[in-house]
Formats: sequence, C-alpha cells, structure tokens
Amino acid sequence: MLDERKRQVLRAIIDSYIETAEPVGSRTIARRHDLGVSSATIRNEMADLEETGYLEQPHVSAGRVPSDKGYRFYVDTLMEPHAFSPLEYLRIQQEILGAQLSLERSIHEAARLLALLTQSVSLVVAPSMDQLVFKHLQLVALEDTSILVTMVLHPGIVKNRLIRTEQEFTPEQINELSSALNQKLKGVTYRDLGPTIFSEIIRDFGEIGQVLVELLLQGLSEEKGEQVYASGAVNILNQPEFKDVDRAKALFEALEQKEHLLNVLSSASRSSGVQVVIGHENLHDVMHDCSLVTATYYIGSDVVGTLGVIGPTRMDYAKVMAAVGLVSNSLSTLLTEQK
Amino acid sequence: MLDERKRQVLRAIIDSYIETAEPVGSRTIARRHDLGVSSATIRNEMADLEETGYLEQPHVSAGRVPSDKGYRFYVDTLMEPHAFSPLEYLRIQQEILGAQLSLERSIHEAARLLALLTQSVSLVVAPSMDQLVFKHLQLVALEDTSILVTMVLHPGIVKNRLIRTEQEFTPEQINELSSALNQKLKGVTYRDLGPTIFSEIIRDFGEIGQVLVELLLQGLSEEKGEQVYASGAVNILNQPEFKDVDRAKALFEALEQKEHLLNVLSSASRSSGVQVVIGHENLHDVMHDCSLVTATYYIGSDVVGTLGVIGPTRMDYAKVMAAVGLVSNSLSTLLTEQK
DNA sequence: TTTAGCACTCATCACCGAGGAGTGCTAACA
DNA sequence: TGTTAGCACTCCTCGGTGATGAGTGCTAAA
Repeated sequence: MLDERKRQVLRAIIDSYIETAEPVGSRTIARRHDLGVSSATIRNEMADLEETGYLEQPHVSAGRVPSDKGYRFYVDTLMEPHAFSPLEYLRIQQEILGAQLSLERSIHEAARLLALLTQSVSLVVAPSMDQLVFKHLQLVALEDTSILVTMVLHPGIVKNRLIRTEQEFTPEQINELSSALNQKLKGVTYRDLGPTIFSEIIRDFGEIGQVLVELLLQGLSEEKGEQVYASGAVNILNQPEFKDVDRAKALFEALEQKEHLLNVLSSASRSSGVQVVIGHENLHDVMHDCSLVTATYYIGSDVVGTLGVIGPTRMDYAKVMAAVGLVSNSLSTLLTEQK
Repeated sequence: MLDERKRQVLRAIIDSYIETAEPVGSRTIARRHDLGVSSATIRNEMADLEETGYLEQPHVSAGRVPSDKGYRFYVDTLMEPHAFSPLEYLRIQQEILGAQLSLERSIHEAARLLALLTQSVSLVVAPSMDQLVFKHLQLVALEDTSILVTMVLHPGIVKNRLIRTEQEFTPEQINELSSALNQKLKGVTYRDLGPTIFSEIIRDFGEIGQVLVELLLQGLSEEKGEQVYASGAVNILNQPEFKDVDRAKALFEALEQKEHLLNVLSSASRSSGVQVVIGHENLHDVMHDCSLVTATYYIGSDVVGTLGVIGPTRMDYAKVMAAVGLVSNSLSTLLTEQK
C-alpha cells in the first residue's frame, strides 16, 4: 500500500498532468505543491511509484505520466470529488427539467449539456422501447389507403407509423379497431406485445383484424432498435492528444459505429452509480487511450438507459464524474416525475 | 479569351491538382497529357495563365495551383461532366425512392447518401413547414390533462405535440373540436394558418375553442424553424487541406452554426439547377478555401428545400455536381409522387 | 531519511548544406 | 513567329549537427 507521502505525490502529479498535458517532473511538484520536501526526495518517491506501476516515463529525461493503474487509484481513492456550486447545480438541473420536451428532445438536450459541461464527447442511449408502457394508441384512416398509427408511450414518447395497405377499410372499422387496440394495450409494456395479446383482436375482428395486426407488428418491429445519441464530437479536437488528425479520425470513425458504442456503453455500466473505464480496461483497441465515464438512468427504479462521456485518459475525472452523475440524476427525475 | 491550347493546359492542371492535391509542374503535364508540345512551351502557357489570374504559384520553385478564377472557368466551360453509370444511377435513385420512409428519414438518407458519394460534408435543408399542406389533424385526449395533437402534412410529415392544459375537457368536446379543426384545415397550406382561419372555430366553440386555438398556435409556432441536417463531417479529415487540426476545427465549428449554414445555403442557390460557389465567392471567412455545390428540390414545381455539399475548393466538381443533381432530382421525385 | 550536487540522457529547436523540383530567360531552330 | 533545349536560379524539403535545457539517477554528506 502507498504511504501518505506517496499518495500526495501521486495526486499532485496526476492533478498537474490533467491540467497541463505535459509530463511532470520532480521540481514542478516541489515548487507548486508545498509538501515540505525537496525535489530529490520527490524524485525518489517517483522512482518508487514508477516501479510499482502507478507512473510511466515517456523517455528517460522526461517527467512522469500517470499509467492506467495510476488513474485507477486516483479515481478510486485519491481524487477530491468535484462539487458544482449550488448555482451551477440548479442551473444544470433546470436546463434538463425546465423545458417541456418530448423524450427524444430531452435526451438530445442531456447529451448537449453533458458535452458542454465536460468539453468531451457525450453519449446517451435512449430507452429501448421494450421498457416503455403504452399510454394510448390511435389508428387514423387517412383519405387514401394508408393508416396512421400513433402510439403514446410513457414517458413522453410519441411514435408514428404510416402503414399502407392494399385493402380499403371504412373509417368506422378503423375506429372500432382503434378503440379495441387502445383498450387492450393501455398500460401494457411494449416488451409484452406479441401474438398472444393480439389474438383476441384477431378473434373479434376476423380477417381484417389479422391483416392489421400483422401490419402493426411489422411496422412496430422497425422501431425497436436502441438508439445512441452523440454530441460534442468536435470537442476532442481541442484535446492535445488528438492534435494528430489520424487519431482523431480513428475515434470519429469509432463513434459512428453505433452498435459498437452500444456494446461499450452497456457493458461498461452494469452496476449503479457512476462507472469509470480507464484506458486498457476498455476492450476496444481504438479506445485504449480513452476513458469512459458512464451512469445509468431510471424510470422509477427501472434502469432504462445509459449515458456517458468519452475523453482522453487524461480527463478531469472529478468534474466529468460529477457532470455524468448530475445529468443522469436529472434525467431520471424528469422521466420518473413526468406522468 | 483563352485559345484552345491554354484551355487544354488549364484543364490538365486542374484535373491533376484535383487528383493529387500537389502543385503541378510543366513536366508533369508534358509527360502525362499528350499535348504534343514540350514542357518549355507549357511553361510559357502556364506563365500566361498565371498572369491572367487562372493559376497561382505557392512559391517560385513550386508548380502551379488553380486560383478561384481558374476553378470558376473550369466549372463553367472546361470540365467534362461526370456521368454515373446507368447501374450507379439506378442504385442511387433506388436508395432514396425505395424505402417507405417518413420525410425526415428520407432527408437523413439523402444526406447520408450524398456524403457517401462525394466523400465530403453534405447538408440538407428540410422543407420549412410553411410550405406544407395539411392532410389530417387529430386531437386525442390522454387520460390526464394533456392533449395530443397529431398533424399529418403532405408529403409524409407527421408532427406531434403534447399540449398541457389546466382546464379539463371531456373526450366528446375534444372529438368535436378535432373533427371541426380537421374539416377546416384539410388542404390548407401551413403558411395560411392564422387568426382568421381559426375565428370560425372560436365562434363555434366559444371559450374552450379560444383556449385550444391559442394553445395550438403557440404549440405549432415552435415547430416552424427550418432544419438543417449535416452528414459526413468526418470525411473532411481525409482531405489533405485539413490535415491541420485547427483548420478542421474551424470548419467543424462553422458547421455547427446552423443558422449561418442556412444563410449560406439559401443565398447560394436562388436559381434552379446545380449551383457552385467557389472559395472567395463565398461570403463567410471560414469558407474561403471551401467550395459549395447546391441544388434545390421540389414538390411539384414549388421549391421546398436546398441540399448541398461542402468541400475544399480542390474538389471533384464534376462528380460532386452530378451527385448533387441526382440526389436533388430523386428527392424531388420522391416528394412529388408521394401522395 | 533527506538532500545537495553532479554526471548523464535525450527531446527539442535552430541552423546548415545537399538534393531536387520547378521556373524564367535566352538563344537557336523550324 | 512559335517552339524548344539549355542553363542559371529559387527555394522547399530533408537529413544531420550541435546547443539548450528539462529531468533523472546516483552518491555522499547532513
């Protein structure tokens, strides 16, 4: 285990490196942080810290740089948690809770805000429709052979599908079917949809019911995929570790692989609270010099989505973790309270 | 005016520069294009072309590079138009026309495709709602005090708004109002909405009508702003002119200023057909080494939107123009035929 | 255990010279 | 008169070199 002074030195080095992105030497620490010992002593400590794997040296005459293990220790036990000022805190919460928006827009807004706060790339995985509850379903016959299906799901999601059919229906048929469907589906979770729950409709409405139900099922299935929203990708160009265009391009391209992202995000945060994945802890090659800070968000006590931030391993963990925590909380509050 | 050989030389230089992004010298032209004259002669021609402003020289011992004037001449009279093979042509058209998508998705798809074809950033301005025609309007009372407004606009746009009201309405009131509104609005252009057209509703439904109409108007106005979709921003990192991160960042940031983009795009293409704005012809500083290729798209004979591509002035104008033309045509066809 | 001192390493930067691509000019040629 | 070979000249690029300085590890003394 590390003694108190080693911890102080390690913290000082990481703080400094996070701020400046420059390898930090013993003199810098001795001057800037008042540890009451000389640079030579710090040098010795640094040598020990390197030996035990908390620090690395880009080359022999450069200062030290934190290793993944160093960051991990820093995040777990060393760093001072960042506290937003009450003013900021309120303002951020307000920004999410304030506007009366659809779920999709709220999620966009959360992503935007998170990117702004952290100056990094933010990601938000929208609730998969599986977990949402039907509030209302309405079929509307448009003048031609198409039927508009409008679904209102809790919380605040409205989905539309235009279904085209060869067969013509009278408005009355549509209306009856609409009420029947609405009756059946109100309060049902999307995931529980299936042939069984439709069987009564098919029974009551015969062939027409069957056709419509099939069309419905087919139409709905297209909407099922989980969606990831990214925001603030430009921000990574401000980070010195991405001054090399090829690196930046690699990350950008990784960000476009939405399915990959989904994996990364969802595997990252199984447990509750704010999770951190540092550098090589990440399974994907491209992300080996990136860290990921994630949290889940809730409706009531059900996890419905994940959000997170991607940045260089040299990120301001305290601040990013605070931001991710706050935004996920605010989003959970919004979704839970919105009836 | 330029004589035939000067034109050939200029075309050869621009073709070569577009391909390689390297200043091109007289020897290269003499070797690669069989003009039947020596490099010395070409050197003389190049000196003339520089004098008259079609070419520029980065420094005295480098080859020549096209000037904005050079590109302009190339685009207007020199270049060979690019023709997609019938197979490509069909495939592209199919990709847009094929899927039965909502307008919003079709526009996304068009942007994605355009970016893919040109390996540049593509932009699509969605039709402003002003120009769309009401096809159907439906109010649905949800169980609490909120009312769901669903508007179906031609072509293929479905908009929802949740309106919250203190006042409670019975489902019957809502239904009556819904039919009345639908009756009134069917076939009306969005732009023609206003107090006058609502006055009858207010008259027929008294205070409740008034309240609802106000809520409606207020709700709708939020949806009015024009929307720009961008796609393929990553592609510009492949262009050698953006190997410098700061440049790339500047362009990225310009792309995020959606209102700016709207100005640029809409001022660019007033007239019909494919328009090209080259380098300094563009009014915005950031875009001085970019060119913009735009076209409008239609519903019937009404211009409803603009789409375009932004890339370095050294872009493959022939190919980009062909792509922009084809995509805008396909989109127009889609919107016009979709009833 | 701490620290001052010192030799050593090595990245960075400015500078230099060779190499080479490309030009403009001149003079000869068709 | 237009074309071309030849040549001097420019200046970018690139590899090498040496100075500088930040930072280290080691040693010996406090």
